[in-house]
Amino acid sequence: MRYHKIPDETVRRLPIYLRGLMVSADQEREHISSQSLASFVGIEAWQIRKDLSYFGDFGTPGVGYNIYRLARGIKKTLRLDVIRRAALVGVGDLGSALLAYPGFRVYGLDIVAAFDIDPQKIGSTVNGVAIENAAQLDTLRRRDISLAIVAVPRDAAQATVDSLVAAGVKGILNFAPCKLVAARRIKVITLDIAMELARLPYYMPRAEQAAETVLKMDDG
Amino acid sequence: MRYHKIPDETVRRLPIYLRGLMVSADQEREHISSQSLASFVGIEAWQIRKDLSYFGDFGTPGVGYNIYRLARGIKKTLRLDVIRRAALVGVGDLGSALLAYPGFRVYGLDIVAAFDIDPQKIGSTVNGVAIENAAQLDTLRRRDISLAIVAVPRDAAQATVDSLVAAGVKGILNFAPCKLVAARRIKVITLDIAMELARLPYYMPRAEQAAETVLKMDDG
DNA sequence: CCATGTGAAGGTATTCACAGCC
DNA sequence: GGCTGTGAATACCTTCACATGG
Repeated sequence: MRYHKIPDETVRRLPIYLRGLMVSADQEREHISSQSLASFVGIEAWQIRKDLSYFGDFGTPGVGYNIYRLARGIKKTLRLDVIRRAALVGVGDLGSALLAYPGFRVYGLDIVAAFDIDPQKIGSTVNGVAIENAAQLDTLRRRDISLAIVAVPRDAAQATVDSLVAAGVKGILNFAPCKLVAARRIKVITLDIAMELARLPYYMPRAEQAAETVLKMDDG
Repeated sequence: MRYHKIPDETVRRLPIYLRGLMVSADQEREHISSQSLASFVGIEAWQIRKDLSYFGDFGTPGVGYNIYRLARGIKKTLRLDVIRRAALVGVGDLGSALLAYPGFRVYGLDIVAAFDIDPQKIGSTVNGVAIENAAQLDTLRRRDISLAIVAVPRDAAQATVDSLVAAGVKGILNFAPCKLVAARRIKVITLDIAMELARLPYYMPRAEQAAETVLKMDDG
């Protein structure tokens, strides 16, 4: 399986395994079986083994996976083996929360710059990061920042992306609720929070009203 | 196709169409073709037609889709045709940002209650929503709130979910970076923001360092 | 004996191409 | 002529079962 392209769905699950391994690493044990990891992260054991088989022999039959070695392997595959510097554009409510969020560090991701257009915000510091004028986005290239988070209002999102791409950014995580266009070589992942909440009701059993209706029907 | 189960991937795309239709509705036109909607939301036209075919005949050949009627149809399918009341647990940086976020309204979702354990926060108001004591989560049932957003630290997430389920909540959007267990009938969607950012590097072309390495190899 | 890694089977989603309707 | 809705083909992903190796 070593020569096979890694399926997108596997790439989506790798960070989950990594997260699980990090937490497991705190325990004393040096190895972990696909079975243990499975119950910890909530994904079936055979799925984990299959996923890992796409890019390396990390396990030892009869023993399991060396936690440290596997974590390294996944990081390398995801290209998270170097510290990645990221920029944030848009320091509103969500942007500020992201600056304060400690979770990125786990993956070797570091928000080292923040931009906004509000003169009131420019110059101030949020969580140790100075807020710069969004007009200076073009400085990103020489600062070796190729990853960006877009947390600006929808109407400003496309222009922001254009500036980021011009500044040499190669990957963008977008929180604005709209489609963004960029050259094929640029990877854009859009994460619309409201949309995730919006698909919950579909999976929920019919609400109280429905139950009430059933009761009434029984009564009648 | 009307009798077929709607694929999960279709359910995931429906909110995108809905979002696109809402914005399109501002224009004068009454109808929209799968082609126009496709270029607007960034999904292929045949994919849209196929998705819509799973749950109704909304289009008119030669004309397109009536924007209003289609939006209604999608809302009904996603069970977003009634206003849904949601509760937020954990009013930290992210939680506060979510309270301020206007995007939920588009889908008929309304955060009407917020909870925290910090005495400093309890009693205060954020964006018009009073922050209550998290110990009072059990009041959700009689307040007709069956949707919840979990934005508490990882260590508190599972206990929060347990309380929510006990309080009659049927759907949970979780921002804590961990697996959560709940009865099968409860739908839990976990959204780990850092994880999304973490899979960006995989799709990015090799960084400057790599390019340099190649150059050196050429030199040697 | 235990746990991995993987062919093969089965299932689901994507993509195509076009018949049918306005 | 234009556009929808959908069977059929294709591609992709999941799931199983077991051969293989420590």
